[in-house]
Amino acid sequence: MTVCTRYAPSPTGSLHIGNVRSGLFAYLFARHHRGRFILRIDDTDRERSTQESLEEIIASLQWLGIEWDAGPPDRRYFQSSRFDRYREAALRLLREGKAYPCYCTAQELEAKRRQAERERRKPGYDGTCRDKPYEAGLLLPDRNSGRNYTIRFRSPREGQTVVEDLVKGHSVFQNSELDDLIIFRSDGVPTYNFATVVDDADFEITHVVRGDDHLPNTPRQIQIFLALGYTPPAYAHLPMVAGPDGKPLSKRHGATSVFAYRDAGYFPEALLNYLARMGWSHGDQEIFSKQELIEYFGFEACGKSPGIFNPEKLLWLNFHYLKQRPPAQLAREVIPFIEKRGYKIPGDEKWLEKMVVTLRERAKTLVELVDFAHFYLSDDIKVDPKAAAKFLKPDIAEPLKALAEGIAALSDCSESAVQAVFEQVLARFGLKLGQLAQPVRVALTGGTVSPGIYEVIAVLGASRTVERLNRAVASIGA
RNA sequence: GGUCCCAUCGUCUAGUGGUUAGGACACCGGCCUCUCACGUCGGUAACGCGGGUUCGACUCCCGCUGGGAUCACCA
Repeated sequence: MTVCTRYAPSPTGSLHIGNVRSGLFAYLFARHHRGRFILRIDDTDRERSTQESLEEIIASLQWLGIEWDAGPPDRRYFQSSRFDRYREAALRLLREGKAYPCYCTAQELEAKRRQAERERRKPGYDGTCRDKPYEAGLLLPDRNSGRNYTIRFRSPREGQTVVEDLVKGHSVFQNSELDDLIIFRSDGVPTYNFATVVDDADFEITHVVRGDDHLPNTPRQIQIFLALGYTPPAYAHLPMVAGPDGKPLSKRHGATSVFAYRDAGYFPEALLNYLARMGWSHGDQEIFSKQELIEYFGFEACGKSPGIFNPEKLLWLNFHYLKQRPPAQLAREVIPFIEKRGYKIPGDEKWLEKMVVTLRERAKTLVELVDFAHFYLSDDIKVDPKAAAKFLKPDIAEPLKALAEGIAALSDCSESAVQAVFEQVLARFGLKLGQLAQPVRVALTGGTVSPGIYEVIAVLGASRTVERLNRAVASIGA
């Protein structure tokens, strides 16, 4: 049997990095086994599902390079288009006495739940309607037609359900702990636990890979599989990812959606690598290409304990990918980030490449790179007053002037040519490199931190350099 | 509260009865150096507790403690 896994997000919000990790693992497992990976949209909750978040999910997965063999835009992979199948399955359960109508109202159930809690009993459904006699020809609920009841699954009360989990191992659940859950709501919409089972069966999912928050649902789902006459799939429940404070990841932790990282200048390779490495490992290796991930991935190497999201390590990984990026590619990728800041790029692609090369060991994200690039991209340089006070003093005016003249006379403003001019000026004034480089740096960049001074000048070009040098000399004179 | 899951440096982890408990991020220090970085060398830092099993437990078993998840007409 060929392996088939699925990722089944519900389009009710952004695609969360903790959530997408489950999708990634399902994807890697399928690819590793040369199986199929399905993207299914769990949109039975029509109130909360939005087109916008569907689009975000799809774009996020595409950006990450997690491609699906079946799924959107094919409507068959939307739960909202499969209601006939759910009705059919539910009706069958009803006919076979494996499900029953429940006439308890939401208010009554809520009251019972509170009562049970007060008496410290378990809050599950008490089975009030479970033993009502079967009504032949009973229809599924439909509020519009006045059929205001729900359908509950008649869960076995004896015995136990064993979950053999590929990650967590063996877990035993007493069936007496499982209450009769609603599989069809009174508005005629199937509930998650039911729709999921019908889908997983129909699509022949062999391995259900998901967050371990679903583990308590699993015995219930297994019972539904059995009632429907299907063989349950294998399960792999991944531990969850928490924020740095150990609490579940949420907006409180700042950026958590895939889009947020994309927009913050992270690379998909870095995010993928990071996500894979948390909760899974392959010896001491830290850097993995997507191909390596696919080649090495397996549930036996997945940890069982929850992980804490570490933004610093992600940043480090991103830095790694940034450093080793081919300059032409990096130049291309940084353009949208430059434009977003409203800069007009003062050069061609080759120029951008040169610029980016001087910056890539100093920035960890594309956004940071653009931050650093301000003095390259704009001539509106604000000189830091403290830096000016320290380095732009009267006795440096003459050397700066001489340097400006030397550079102005250059036919080719290359790093080595610039270096030669520096050496002449240094010799003439009896200065050490540091004594000249820092003032020049302040004059050209406005601050005391920048790439190597020859590189900066080579990228800036002679005219912009001379202009800034002269401006600095003028400011000293004033 | 019931049920289920989990437990090695601050964090991600390697480890599968005998190791100076290894790597990575972060942090600290040296070197490199025109600044900042990069790079490089080195350092601080962990087996939650208590019982067993065993010649020997980080490793196996039990208990405790501590975390987490879940108990909806949400997914």
